[in-house]
Amino acid sequence: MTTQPPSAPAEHLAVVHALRVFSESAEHAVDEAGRGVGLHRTDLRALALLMARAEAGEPVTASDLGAHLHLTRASATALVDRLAAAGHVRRRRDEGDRRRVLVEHTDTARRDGQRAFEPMSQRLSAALEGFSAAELRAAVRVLEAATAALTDPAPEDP
Amino acid sequence: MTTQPPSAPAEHLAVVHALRVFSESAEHAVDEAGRGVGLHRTDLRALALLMARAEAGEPVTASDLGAHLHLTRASATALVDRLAAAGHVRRRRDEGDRRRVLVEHTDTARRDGQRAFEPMSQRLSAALEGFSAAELRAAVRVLEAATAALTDPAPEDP
DNA sequence: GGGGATGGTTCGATGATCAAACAACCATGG
DNA sequence: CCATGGTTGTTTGATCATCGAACCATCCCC
Repeated sequence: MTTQPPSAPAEHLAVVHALRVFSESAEHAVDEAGRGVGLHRTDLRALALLMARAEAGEPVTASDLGAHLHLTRASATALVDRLAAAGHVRRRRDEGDRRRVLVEHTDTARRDGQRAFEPMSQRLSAALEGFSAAELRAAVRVLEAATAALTDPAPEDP
Repeated sequence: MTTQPPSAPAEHLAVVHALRVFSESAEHAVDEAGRGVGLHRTDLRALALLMARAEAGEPVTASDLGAHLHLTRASATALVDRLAAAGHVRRRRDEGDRRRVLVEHTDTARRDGQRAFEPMSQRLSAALEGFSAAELRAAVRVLEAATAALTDPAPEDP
């Protein structure tokens, strides 16, 4: 078969496989959920970030959005454009720094976002019913480790 | 339907959150990996499916591919077109049913696919080093449950 | 103040996807 | 043996998200 590194136990492979399969199904589920409210993956992720940040009281700028979604600033502008055109978002100039554009979601965004995400969250939550707290904690820790392993191994050092 | 308590336990929310964060980072990581060999997410997923099916001895038709990737047949044609143009894939007409087009991957596809996926798998595998077998098993079971919860929720028969 | 840096926008191009029309092909019934 | 209907794949025309580069506007610092 393939030349494997010294340590890649079958259990690791099982986890990696499960992660990949889940990732694909999640991607599709988000697409599907977005279709229901006429939004794409990118738009939904943008709304999710906006609402999360608003929850925390943190404002979000256009390129802030772009950075989180791995888009160029031009694409971020386009994204904000179409979210604004759809009435999901409002632009507001930062008073302190008038170059910056703060993006804030409207309440229709909150409604559509929840309508898209809630069924998913509920079905997920229901699927977790049978697991013990220890198992869930283990899953979270594994997921966090996996996420860390995937996220940018080459961060820009300031 | 199980009668759900109105609010899911905090541990469920933690898992759901971890799943969503992982999903996003995975999406980005695949994009990034594909960029290295000039392939998109869709292309990579197509190659993965082709190789998996070939491993199992199962042939893959064009619309078979499209169905699995949730594309229209037109998009499937375009996908095969560009994979063929890149030398990753070959078309072959089915002898028995000459309407069908069988798609088979070349060895450059196998090479590029592995080159794209292997670093990810290795980093993931490395990140799993510290976990016990029980934890990994729990993670797999949770992931499988989550995947099942997301994949087609409406298998309704007419 | 000037000169750079930073945040956004515009413009043109690329490319993935879709919907609809079309062509080739199989299966079945007269 | 031909007619009809259903399946598979391709073409065509349009839409739309993303990108790179050039371009403003504004801030910050010397």
